Amino acid sequence: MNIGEIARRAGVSRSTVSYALTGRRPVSAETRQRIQAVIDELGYRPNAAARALKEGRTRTLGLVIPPASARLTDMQLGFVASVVEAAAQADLDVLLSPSGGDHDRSFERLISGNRVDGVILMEIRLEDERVTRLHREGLPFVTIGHTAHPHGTCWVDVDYGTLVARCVHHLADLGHRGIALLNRSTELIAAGYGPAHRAQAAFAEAIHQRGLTGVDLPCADDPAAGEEWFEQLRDRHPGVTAITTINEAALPGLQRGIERLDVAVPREMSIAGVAARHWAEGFRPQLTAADVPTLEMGAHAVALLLERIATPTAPPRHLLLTPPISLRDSTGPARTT
Amino acid sequence: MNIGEIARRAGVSRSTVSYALTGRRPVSAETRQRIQAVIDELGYRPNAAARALKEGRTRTLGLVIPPASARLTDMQLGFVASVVEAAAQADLDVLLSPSGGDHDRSFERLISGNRVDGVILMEIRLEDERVTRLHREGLPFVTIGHTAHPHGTCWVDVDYGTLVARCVHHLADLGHRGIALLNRSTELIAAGYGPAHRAQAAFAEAIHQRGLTGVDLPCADDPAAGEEWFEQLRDRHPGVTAITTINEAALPGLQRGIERLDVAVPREMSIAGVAARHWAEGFRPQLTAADVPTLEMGAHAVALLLERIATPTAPPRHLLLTPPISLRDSTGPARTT
DNA sequence: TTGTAGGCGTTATCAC
DNA sequence: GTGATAACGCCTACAA
Repeated sequence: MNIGEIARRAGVSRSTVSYALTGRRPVSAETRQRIQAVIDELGYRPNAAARALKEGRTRTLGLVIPPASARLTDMQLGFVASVVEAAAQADLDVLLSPSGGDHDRSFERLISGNRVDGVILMEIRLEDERVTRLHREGLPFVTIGHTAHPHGTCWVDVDYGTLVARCVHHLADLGHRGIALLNRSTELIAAGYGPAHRAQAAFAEAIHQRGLTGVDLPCADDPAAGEEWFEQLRDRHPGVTAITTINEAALPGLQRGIERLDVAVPREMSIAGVAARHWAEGFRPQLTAADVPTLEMGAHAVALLLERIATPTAPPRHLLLTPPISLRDSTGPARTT
Repeated sequence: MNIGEIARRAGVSRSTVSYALTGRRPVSAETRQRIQAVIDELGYRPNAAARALKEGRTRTLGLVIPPASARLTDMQLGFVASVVEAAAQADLDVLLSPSGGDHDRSFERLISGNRVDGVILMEIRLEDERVTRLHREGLPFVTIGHTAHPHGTCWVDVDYGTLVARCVHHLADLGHRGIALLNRSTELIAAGYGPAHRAQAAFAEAIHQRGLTGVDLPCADDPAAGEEWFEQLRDRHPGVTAITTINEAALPGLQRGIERLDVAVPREMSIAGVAARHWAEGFRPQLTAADVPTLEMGAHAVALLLERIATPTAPPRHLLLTPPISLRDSTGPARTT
């Protein structure tokens, strides 16, 4: 079914059908109705490829997600959902590319065949080949997270540094003197994953400012690792009375470890961190944490990308969110033994 | 950058470039190399829209996921990941459509503008408008899950009925006389969600066969509901000594409820169910469960869809998986009080 | 208010 | 072994 067939059946020319559809030039009510009737009857919709070819745009956004091998965290899933949702609202489709590196076939297909009008990149590294690649290609893009050179690109991010610092200060205010940072995995840190590095730096800085003892320990992004992490912490750093976490995926394990070793929260151990709200509220006791607004971030990313597509020459804009830390039940005064 | 420009620079015609690229007709080694050199230099890739227009296929699959508002379960996420992965392996892209109903704009865009060569549908209802719609459109599709009329369509599913029955029999063999079914949500059941209905029927049947007392209770798909579910169970059905679950998302809550009420598993309460392996192994004690092979199912769905695209007239094929129940640590003999 | 015609970038048929 | 050319379905000047 194509526009020519509709035109034939409605007894008009193809252009009239096209104009009736787009409304870009007036069409008499009578012919418009006749055309619409035929369209409804045959269930016609313009061919997307032809339209894309003609208009030079695809009405499709690319979303680059971590490879399938890596299990998506709840937060990442939140981004995907919110991006897809926001795109759908703008009548845009989303093409998925599961890719880590630069030379991934699916990534290359996505960006270099004019398949999409713009790209949203998740899980950015401090030095990220894909960003360079996209720059070279001249394709509009927005990243969730930012690189070490943030000024040339459009991005949306959470200010992990400030949030971790606030957590440390909050805990210090409560009298804690030994605080541990439950960081992301060693591999991620080695790969130059920004949030982990920024959290590390801010943690060290805040610990230093308050004259505290800090323990910065990485942890793989899964429950089992979280459980082990807590055991090791209790074992090797008995002086620690509070934890700052940015590792959402390790929370269930942390919880199990706490229960297994029968540690009372917050009486014996305070915890404050950064997590999706859903995760923080699922923790027992509920976690004092900065709730990462994934929904909002995905929507912002799409909005920024649309701006960028509309005016690629405009200076890149950023959005660094510092969500408030919601006081829940996992932090309390340090025991004064 | 287009094929004409490449042709010009390589000093050949456009068709030669095209043939050098596709290999559909012999090109002398010398010219092929010259062309390749130009292509590499300029980083040319054929325009996807033009190719789709000419070839009449998009090399893209559509994946219809539950709307973003509904939080994806781990199992659903597993399907998405495996479908995307399998598609990438076949050099196909995946277009996402978050849609529940039939009249969703994004769903309509997906299926009626020739945007995709085929569609994979998740979260099928027993009576599903979208299936009807796809049939009418004549677009090849495969569903994960199946409708009440399974013979006309291609699908991949887990045999919830058999698995639930096996769980019941396993528990009955261990001497349990009162068994509860931790089902999916009331809304899902009301909406005609197949797995919930089939589990229900098989549960009732097995309970009857073994002359047991069965309690079939729905539960919303989230941890909080799981916790409440368990409390109510203990409260109202003290005779129940075993649980069969098909509600993965409620597991963390079930776990919390068990811990809070200080119930020993499996000494006081046995649990067997259906869940992603990841989830079952994360449970404490590890859950005796049929591990839903999401990875395999996604790959199968893609394979079936590709078959269907290649030969749309072939009789539809199905795949009903009955993964073995892995004995772990959550089931044991009923207490003989 | 409506129709005609050209071109978007490919691939494939036909001719050489 | 290679080149010209006609489609694919749509949109949009330009013409009437």
